Amino acid sequence: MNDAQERIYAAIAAIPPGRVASYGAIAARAGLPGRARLVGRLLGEVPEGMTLPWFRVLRASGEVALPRGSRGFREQCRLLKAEGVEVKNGRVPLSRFGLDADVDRALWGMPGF
DNA sequence: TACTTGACCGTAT
DNA sequence: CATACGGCCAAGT
Repeated sequence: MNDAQERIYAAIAAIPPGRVASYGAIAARAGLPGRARLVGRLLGEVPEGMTLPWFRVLRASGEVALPRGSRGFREQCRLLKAEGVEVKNGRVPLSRFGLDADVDRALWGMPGF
């Protein structure tokens, strides 16, 4: 297991419950900007026995990356909803559940949003 | 070695 | 909203 791999898994493990992050954000947090694809690839080969909140990782658009109707897709939606994340039509509003949603709202958010 | 794939992204049109 | 394009790059053929 190489360094990049460990850092990415660590970044994913650090996503707080009830929040979500995009592949690109994870890559950036792992010190690997521009390498979103690597994140996606690694999620497909998570070591046996390792538990990871993989379901908290979404596309930059807020959509679930897995194919609609697949088992993984349903499972991801279920797990997210189970911890209070709003998933509508396979999509999550990053403006409210994204990692930096709080900061954004504090700095630029308008009252009532 | 060469070419293709893919749980991706940001910008532009 | 949808297409296109270039960037990214480990694995698989």
